[in-house]
Amino acid sequence: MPYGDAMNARVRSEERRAEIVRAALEVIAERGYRGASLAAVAERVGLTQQGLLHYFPTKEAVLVAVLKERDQWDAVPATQWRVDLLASLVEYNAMRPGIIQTFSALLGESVTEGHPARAYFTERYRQVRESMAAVLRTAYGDRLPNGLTPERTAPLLVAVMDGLQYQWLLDPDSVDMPAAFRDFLTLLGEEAEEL
Amino acid sequence: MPYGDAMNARVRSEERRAEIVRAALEVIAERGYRGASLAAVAERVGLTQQGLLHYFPTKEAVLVAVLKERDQWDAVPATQWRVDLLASLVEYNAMRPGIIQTFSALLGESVTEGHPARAYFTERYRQVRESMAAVLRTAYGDRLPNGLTPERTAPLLVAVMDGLQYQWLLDPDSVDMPAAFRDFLTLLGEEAEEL
DNA sequence: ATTATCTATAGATCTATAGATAATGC
DNA sequence: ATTATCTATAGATCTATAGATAATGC
Repeated sequence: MPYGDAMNARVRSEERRAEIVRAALEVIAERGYRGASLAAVAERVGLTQQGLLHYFPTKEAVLVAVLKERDQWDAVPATQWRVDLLASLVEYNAMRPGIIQTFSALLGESVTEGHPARAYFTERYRQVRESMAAVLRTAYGDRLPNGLTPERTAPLLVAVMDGLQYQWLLDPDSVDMPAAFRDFLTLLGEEAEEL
Repeated sequence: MPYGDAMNARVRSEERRAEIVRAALEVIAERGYRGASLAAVAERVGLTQQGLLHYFPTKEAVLVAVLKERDQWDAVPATQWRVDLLASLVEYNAMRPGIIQTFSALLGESVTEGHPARAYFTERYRQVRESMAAVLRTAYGDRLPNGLTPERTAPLLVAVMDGLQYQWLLDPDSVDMPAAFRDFLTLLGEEAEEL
């Protein structure tokens, strides 16, 4: 009995769900969540809109799965982060415009009223600020070279990452996102080298 | 003949258009552009959806008017900006969550494909980066205290403003946007005072 | 005459439900 | 039996056009 036959229904169903989430990521990048239709997502995985609803009961359930997937990526424990890895993260992001576009579009929408991702992002940013403060504390102690505390610097760090993403998505040729982010890290207190 | 009678049709029509633009600002803040229906905007000014279309031929025309209005506010000539005024601007913004929400939602949507505000934001950010570089040059000369050039600092400055807005809109109690922005200005090279 | 506004309506969508049919797995 | 998928369809919207009616301004 070949391996393929041994693959049971549960596994196949989960693969289908994963395909749908991947397709949703793409469609959201192109049209946002409100603009993304289930039919467009379904088409990408070769299903009808009603067929897709067999795997997720509502449109919002698809979004929840998308956000859950996002949390998987951040699975690197906050305690293992180091400041020098942040530059690599931004560099990595610069190679994945699609995914960055998805979450930049979602973040923008999420500030509107009753948006189903609003609570997610609110909570997420709270956690990210906290993690970043911890990372900065590990690197610099209770004060950065410029005198700011890690807690006060963290929101700036997060803001720069997000803000640069928008500028870069809109005009990748004009904005060197990784270089700009390294400049910011320099501002935080690293030695300036060949500026 | 009282003044009211002297108000001619052109003026009244322009006032109506301004009302519509104001209502559109609100509805976009609540639902984004794609989520904003002409009917919802019309209702706010006491018109039917079809009545509104007498003043603007299409939904996109309303958006264009909204973006044009935004340009009016920035009417302060770039050459008159100074670094210390930026902190006041952010403080002022913190008192107008509605308008900030409108444009944060629009910026987020604008990175999606074929969004009618995309070109506007691309061009706007290019100009804003340029203005900010000029402002920084006026304040610091060709190098900031930390060694960066104004041109390399400008995208960071803009990113911090935008990024802080998202964090603040999502969780105003956790993010003191004006204070955080002042912290950033401190990083840029001002003397640290009672940190 | 022109302007403002309305009713009616076409034509597209969109989400979600109901229920049928085919395929898969104990 | 359960799972996967489809067709049919209800019920809401949404934008935009057509054309009527009332009010305003030379």
